[in-house]
Amino acid sequence: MNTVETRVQGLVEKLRQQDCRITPQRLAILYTLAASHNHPSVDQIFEKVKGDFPTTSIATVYKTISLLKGMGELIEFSFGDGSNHYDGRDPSPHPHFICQVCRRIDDIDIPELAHLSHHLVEGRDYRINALHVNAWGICPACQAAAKQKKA
Amino acid sequence: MNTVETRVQGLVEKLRQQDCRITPQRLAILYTLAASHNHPSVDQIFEKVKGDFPTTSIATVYKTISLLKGMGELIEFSFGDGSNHYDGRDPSPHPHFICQVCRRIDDIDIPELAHLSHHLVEGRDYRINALHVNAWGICPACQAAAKQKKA
DNA sequence: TTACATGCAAACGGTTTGCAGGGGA
DNA sequence: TCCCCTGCAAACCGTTTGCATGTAA
Repeated sequence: MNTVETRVQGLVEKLRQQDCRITPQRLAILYTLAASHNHPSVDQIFEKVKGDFPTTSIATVYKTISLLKGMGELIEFSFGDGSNHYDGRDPSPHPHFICQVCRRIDDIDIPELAHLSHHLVEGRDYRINALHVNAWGICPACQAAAKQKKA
Repeated sequence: MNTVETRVQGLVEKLRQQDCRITPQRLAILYTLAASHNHPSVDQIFEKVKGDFPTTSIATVYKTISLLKGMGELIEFSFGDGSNHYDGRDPSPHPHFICQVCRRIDDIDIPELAHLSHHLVEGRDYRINALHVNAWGICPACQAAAKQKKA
């Protein structure tokens, strides 16, 4: 069983525990979320799901996303491009990189961050539950494109 | 000359350099931005400005905010509460704390972060221009309120 | 069989835009 | 005077909601 399948099964399990029904539309949304590495918007999820279920309505996608968000099974981002983006593959907060040119959103690894988070919670009046880190810049592909254009 | 006045003068200077006119409405918006420590939304800025200029329209606030954003003189946040928030007092990226209970947004100090940012830009394919850090949790006031309620 | 999910369409709210009139420089 | 800015209102767009119908369990 691959990673996607495992994640979908886990989500199905949790939905069942909440007495939620597993409809074909919901299953398609779960698969899309579990397989997406590009932090899709609701509209992008909707377009993907429509491929399998052409009658799916965007309201259903919103409702399912909202349900999963309430269960803590996905994280929501607002990157200021007008729509929210979601990560249902890994719902724990982790650092992201946003390309200022092509707007792609990648996971990035910042090993020092775990250490930093640990330090942060100590000796503060604020209780810190989660640290959201977003790095803005230019991705390798857009850097290469810029270099080629210049030459 | 205090800090607010200094920041307003700086903004006026920069607007003049761009051949922008200094209208009373714009000046009121600049003062509100320079004096606000609570990362206001457009609507909150609008309400404040209306105190001095009751005829001001919210479209003017949006247009001025957009102008300043394009000049790099304020930073925009999306915290998922439906509206954007702005910091025109200090437009350089700095860590924020968002209270999950009362939604207040405070600047917080994370000394280790400067060190981290410096490390991040080295040895990566991604070019990182800015690091946005948002800590989510519960502010001192809401912690105290929760404790009192429990007792 | 029955309560929950779907899908349509209308409503909602923050933001943007077009345009006629007003006011800085 | 000239052109930019203002303010009104309509448009826009992502998201939410109400409700009749459909369907998983």
